[in-house]
Amino acid sequence: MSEETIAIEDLNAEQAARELARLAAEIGDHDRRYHTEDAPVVSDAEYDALKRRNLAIEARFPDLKRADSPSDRVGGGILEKFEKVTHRVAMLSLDNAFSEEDVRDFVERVRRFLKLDTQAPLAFTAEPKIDGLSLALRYEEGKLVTAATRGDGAVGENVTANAKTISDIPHVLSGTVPEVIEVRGEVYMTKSDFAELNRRQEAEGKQTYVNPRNTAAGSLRQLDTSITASRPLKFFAYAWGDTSGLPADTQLGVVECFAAWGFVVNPLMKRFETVEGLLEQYRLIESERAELAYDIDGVVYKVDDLSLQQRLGFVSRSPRWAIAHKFPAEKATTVLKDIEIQVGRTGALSPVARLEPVTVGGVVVSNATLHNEDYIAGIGSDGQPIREGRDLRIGDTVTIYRAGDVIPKVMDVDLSRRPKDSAQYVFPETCPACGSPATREVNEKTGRMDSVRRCTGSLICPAQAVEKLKHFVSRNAFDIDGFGAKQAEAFYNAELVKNPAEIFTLQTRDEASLTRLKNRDGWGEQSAANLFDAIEARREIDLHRFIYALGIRHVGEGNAKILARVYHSARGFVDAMEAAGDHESEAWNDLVNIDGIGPIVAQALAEFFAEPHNAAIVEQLLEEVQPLDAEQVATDTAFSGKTIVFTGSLERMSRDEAKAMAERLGAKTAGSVSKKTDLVVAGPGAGSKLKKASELGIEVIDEDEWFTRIGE
DNA sequence: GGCCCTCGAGTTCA
DNA sequence: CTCGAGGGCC
Repeated sequence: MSEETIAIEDLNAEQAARELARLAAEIGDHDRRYHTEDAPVVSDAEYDALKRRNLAIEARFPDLKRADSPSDRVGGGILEKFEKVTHRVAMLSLDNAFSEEDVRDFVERVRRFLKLDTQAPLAFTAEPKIDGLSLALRYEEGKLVTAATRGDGAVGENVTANAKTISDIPHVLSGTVPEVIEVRGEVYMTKSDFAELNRRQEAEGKQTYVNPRNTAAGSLRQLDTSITASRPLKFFAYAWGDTSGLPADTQLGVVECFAAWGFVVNPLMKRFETVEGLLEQYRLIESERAELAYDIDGVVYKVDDLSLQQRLGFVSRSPRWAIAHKFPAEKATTVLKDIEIQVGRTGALSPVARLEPVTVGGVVVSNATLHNEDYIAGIGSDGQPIREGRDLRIGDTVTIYRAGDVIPKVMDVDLSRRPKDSAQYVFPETCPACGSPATREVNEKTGRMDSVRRCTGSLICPAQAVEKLKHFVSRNAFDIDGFGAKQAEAFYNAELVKNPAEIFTLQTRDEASLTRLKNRDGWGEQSAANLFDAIEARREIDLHRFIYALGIRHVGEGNAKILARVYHSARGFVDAMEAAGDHESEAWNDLVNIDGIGPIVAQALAEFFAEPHNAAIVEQLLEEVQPLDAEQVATDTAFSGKTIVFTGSLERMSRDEAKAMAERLGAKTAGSVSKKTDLVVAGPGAGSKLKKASELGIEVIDEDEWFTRIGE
């Protein structure tokens, strides 16, 4: 295309029109080869360059845009980002079974819950668990309106345009369908399509992909729909979410309807009346696993009768009526090259195994956690030997597996291949970063030694300082744009930011520091200005984020929110914590009486603020940032300043809601009844607290009375 | 004292 | 994601 590649600004209208026509034909040709013949003749980069040039010319000569412009073509849209979609029915995960015994237990649990005796009939479905990514397809009046990824189960991403490029996904359902139905299933890539894709990548000298699952996930999350369209994705339908009415009353029946509507359903899904039937199907699927066209990682069993499913309901995040029987985790053998000690934000010394890289479950693993020193020595957390006392040594040949198919773990050691000169690993008793003694605390409650060894140099340890800084800027804390973990470490090492307060004085620092900042690799005036803007934007911050960001031991997001709610303002919180250093004080008493805060957490807070260095940094921070007071609470209600205890099971609200409600009305909530308690709201099943309340002569009301009093 | 649940902390790879 | 610890409750 040598002579045609005239700079766009030099094109005249006639040349532009000619080139647009040429581009339309050429891009259309590539699309055809790519999508239908699966045999592209240009690289993705060249193809993208053509599309960009087409877009640029259209931008300069909008009137010349052709009716068949490639930029309008379906499968050619490029999105900025995916929109969020809130699932109307949460996409839950499944409980796992790892042995036949687990499966028998599961069936027993279901029977017990339904109060069925062992003879009563109870049917389950069994189907392979596809190793892909789940997708929810919402159809209204038979038309596909939204496709959403699972996300965190509650909120996913809208990938409708991409889902529409998958041929297994009907745009319109055939036959009689409910007005609204959300069909759920798994997007996957077959093993042979994956291999073919990699062959193509290799032929073009491009990077190859690691495994079909990740590739399928990556393909579905492309902002450029034409890329998704070019990938050979497939879909199995096997479940549902929100619906105006189901077409059948059994699991299998509904899935059969899916097939009738035009979905592809897995042929290995079957119905069984007995546990033995399920287990036989498991063994059958396992024996055929290698020959299947797609990757699977287990077999899913579900109660077939939907009315029983409904009765069974859910436990925390998974349905009580289904379980995933996982295949044994893939194992691999490799050499433990070294043991490195990392120092965490709280000073925890955690050993990490450096491994000879090895492929496990489709990914190359070169690091694995070793938990703590007892794990290396072969002692379990209960004091019992694991690996029958075989310890791990540098140079050992070890087996590793990926727990839950994600986190690699070192499982066992092959003693027959242990080098003769190997020595028992000696866990350091001083911090590798600062040299301070590293000790194991004794748990006062149980008298047992803590499983983690901690560096005691919290104030001088550079490793802890860096980790604290990373925590401070992390996503749920200050979340400063362009100041992530990597920058935190770099800025610390460059001595530009040594503690959180210094982030906010960066811009007003002396000339020399600013020059050093701007002269850093890849930095300049503009990047520095962007960073300063991002920092400015965070000078106002929610109080709970502020508390969480301090990185106090035992104070995570949950406890930070509790504290923010109780103390309202940063000043109030800090003053109370400093006063709580005295265990005789009212401040301490109030603190340990907060529902959710016990003596350990209270002690950690008091200790943090008793340390002058910490207190000083908090004060410096408060000069730089303005934590926003937590939700204003009323001071003029009947409950202002009162301490309320909720006990027993509450039926019209969750305990958290109840507490939030009381606190909005100006009350304090506590976990236990004392003579400071003003009111006890007791639901059914209240025990000792109710008794104590009557002993102390404290007023007790039930939930209904509570709602009456607050006027709802 | 023991059981159950939630929260915190640490970790891997694409 | 998983493990262990802390907290609440019986």
